[in-house]
Amino acid sequence: MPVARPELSDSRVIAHVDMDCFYVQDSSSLKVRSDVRRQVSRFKGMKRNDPILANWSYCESVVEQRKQQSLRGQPTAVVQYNSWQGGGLIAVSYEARKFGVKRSMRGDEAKQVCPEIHLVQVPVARGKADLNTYRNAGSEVVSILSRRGRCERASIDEVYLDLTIAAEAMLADNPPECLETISEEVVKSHVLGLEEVGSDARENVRHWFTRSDASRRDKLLACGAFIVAELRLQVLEETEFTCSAGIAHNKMLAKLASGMNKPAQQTVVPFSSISKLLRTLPIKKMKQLGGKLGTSLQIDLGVNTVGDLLQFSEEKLQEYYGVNTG
DNA sequence: CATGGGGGACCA
DNA sequence: TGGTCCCC
Repeated sequence: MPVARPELSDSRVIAHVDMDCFYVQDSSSLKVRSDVRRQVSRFKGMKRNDPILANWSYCESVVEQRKQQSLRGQPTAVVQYNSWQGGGLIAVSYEARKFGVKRSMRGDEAKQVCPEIHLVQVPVARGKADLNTYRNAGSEVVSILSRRGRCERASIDEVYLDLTIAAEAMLADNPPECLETISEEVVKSHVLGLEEVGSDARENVRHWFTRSDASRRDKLLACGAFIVAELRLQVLEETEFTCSAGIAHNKMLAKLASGMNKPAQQTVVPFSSISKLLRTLPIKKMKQLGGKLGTSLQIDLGVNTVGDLLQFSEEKLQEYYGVNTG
């Protein structure tokens, strides 16, 4: 059985970056570059619920919106194969979601729920839907994220980032508690386990990031969150795409966190919040357990949360599912 | 036919 | 290598 060296593996700083409704985002390219600059500078100082965000990023249909700026802020969906009932939706902007439009609806169905929806076609090559434009747009993002650490592409619109080295370097010569100013994007971070304390969320977050009595691993995560906030702004400036991110000590938690606050937000999972988070987490939410294995855990072992799963030893699970799966 | 289809991980 | 599972 492989045993990880705790001091090396337990305090890694891992980010999972997930593009917001990505396919939609590429269709509405801004016509004028200065428009981007203006929008970005507004974005930097913006409150989380600023209405302009609704026109900017709340859309998986964003690749398409970059190409066609007029689609920004419009209910938009990306469709593949329109010959049968209007084709299948593979991405739906947040504006369209408000009307009840859902992925895996047919185009015709979406039109009924939301008559003003803009449907954009996925390019076709050799009679098949061709996602290369979105894959290439994803590469633009990866090239930016790679500046601060090693990237692992998990899908067309998802990237894992190992920021351990960069976070350690920052902690060594520019620790958060010594920064005189903290960017808005960092203060907007969600920190798990901090939500329910006090009334002023942003002040709490600011305090969490700058407190000097933090554990080393908390400080590393804080540095990671700084770096991710910077990267997300660079992605917005250079590609016009928004994304959401999770920052944690491993991939599983980072992935879990990136989906907790969307779009255009980031979530940190401090070590101290992990056990509470997992205790009640439905097992099906965990990557790799969304399918038959997760169902088997529920039905055959009565395991419904990750906390339940902890009652089973590794050996016991291996009896049921084999050495590796167990 | 009616979510399409592809890609990655793991296994025998 | 082909089959199955899982995810996007």
